[in-house]
Amino acid sequence: MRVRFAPSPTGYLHVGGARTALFNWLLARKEGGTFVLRIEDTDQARNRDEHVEAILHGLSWLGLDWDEGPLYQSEGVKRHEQEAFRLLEEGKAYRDFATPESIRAEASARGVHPSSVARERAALVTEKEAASRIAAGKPYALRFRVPPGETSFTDVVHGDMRFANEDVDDLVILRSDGTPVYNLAVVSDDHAHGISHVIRGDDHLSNTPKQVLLYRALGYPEPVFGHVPLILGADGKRLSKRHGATAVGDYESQGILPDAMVNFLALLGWNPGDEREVMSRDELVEAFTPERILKKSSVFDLEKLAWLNGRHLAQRPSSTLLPGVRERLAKRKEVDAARTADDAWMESLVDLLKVRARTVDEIADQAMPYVCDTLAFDEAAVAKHWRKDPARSADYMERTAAALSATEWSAAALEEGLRGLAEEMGVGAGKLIHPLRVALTGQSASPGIFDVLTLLGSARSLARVEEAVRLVRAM
RNA sequence: GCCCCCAUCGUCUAGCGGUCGAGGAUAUCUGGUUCUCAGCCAGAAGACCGGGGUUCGAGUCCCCGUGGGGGUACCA
Repeated sequence: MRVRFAPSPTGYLHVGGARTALFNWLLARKEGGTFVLRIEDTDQARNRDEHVEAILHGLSWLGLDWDEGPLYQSEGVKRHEQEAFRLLEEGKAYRDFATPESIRAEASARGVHPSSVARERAALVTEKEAASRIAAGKPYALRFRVPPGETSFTDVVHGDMRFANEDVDDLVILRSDGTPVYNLAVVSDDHAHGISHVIRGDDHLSNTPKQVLLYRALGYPEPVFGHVPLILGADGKRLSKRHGATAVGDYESQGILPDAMVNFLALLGWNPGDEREVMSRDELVEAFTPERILKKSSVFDLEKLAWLNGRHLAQRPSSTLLPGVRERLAKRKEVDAARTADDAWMESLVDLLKVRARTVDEIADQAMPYVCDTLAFDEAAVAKHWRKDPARSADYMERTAAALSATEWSAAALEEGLRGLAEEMGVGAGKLIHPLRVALTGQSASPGIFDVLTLLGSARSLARVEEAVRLVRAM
């Protein structure tokens, strides 16, 4: 089995393209096949090197490694051209000296099919006339002569497809400037590259009968086709820029994990047939089967991606998350670089934060109170836990600090110390903990307070409480 | 205009004629657990686009309609 992903480099790697690539990749890995990457670069106007780079980067980030390529469609133009002329010699194509505009104009004026106009005009040109026009340097295009009848093929996702050939126009296969046109080029390339399964977007479904006809005219065996549905935005329209991030790279920068993105994309229009949702790459490969690809297009749901990413984040060893967290923290000037340098300390910090974050960006946000020397206070937290009763809050914090400084600085001992104090004072432990949390983190929500204390260490913790008491006393 | 594809909770989906008074996940809302948050546990609300057939029986099959999408290039 040989499959391919053949994007045209018109921009960044779009999530829809990424999913098409993923389905091909999953199929190849599942069946022990070969995944070929081919860049459809024959549209000179839109083709840009940086776009190719972006696509390769996106695929690499997702971990969709290709076995062959990148191949380029432009490498095959000589072959495309030869095949177009072969079809001419065999009478399966004809010369068209007319301009597309004049054919369209006549067709609409007479109310007939453009193909019949093109054929009539071509029939008017004798071989001798053609030869003299060619000698005179007159340009002509080559059109494929669509035979009568109907064309059918089996689609892995849609089942049996059947098209009336009269609805298929005589398509140009070679432009008057001598360059080949897409429909011929793909057929030629897919055959040349030995592609056995063409899995691509639904937007190619209507092109497929043309291509099937070309395969047959050229005498090439047809591959198996499979057309996967498109991805839509929240309003049900085809996913585009105005729906937000559509480039895979956007999710990379937001701190979505490649494994989560792959998991999410795989579940868009496909499911394993049981109720699993959080799946590893290996599980996806093992479970993947193209027959279970849905026919229906689906909406790209950011919320579910975020949830899935949170699940992957929580499962992931903190050490592997560290580079991403550090990279993000390094961009923030308030961060004390010395603190982020300590591997073991950073790992235990990430251990505490990853379970309550949905993206790597969020981990970085939540890490701020620990990696910065000056604390940013959340006004709502201050209002709730300090300002309501400043005198009591300050008193509680002072007594808490005194009790804690008298114990061994470990989570268990600190907890015992604090709870002992609460009992002695006849108040719930929460009464002591809430003002303390604001003092240590500036926030009303954080990891467990005893973990926060041990992570910050006694010196920093006690200094923060001392500072908090000073602030609260001044209220 | 013409051709083609598609249609189950807001969203992702299970369902391949009877076990569906439609299941799971997410999101939302309750309650419980915990020092807060996240999580976890328990619960609530929430869908078969419409109309005709076929059949003893239809979310499941057929037809029409409606809606959405794609194609119809000397773009890919």
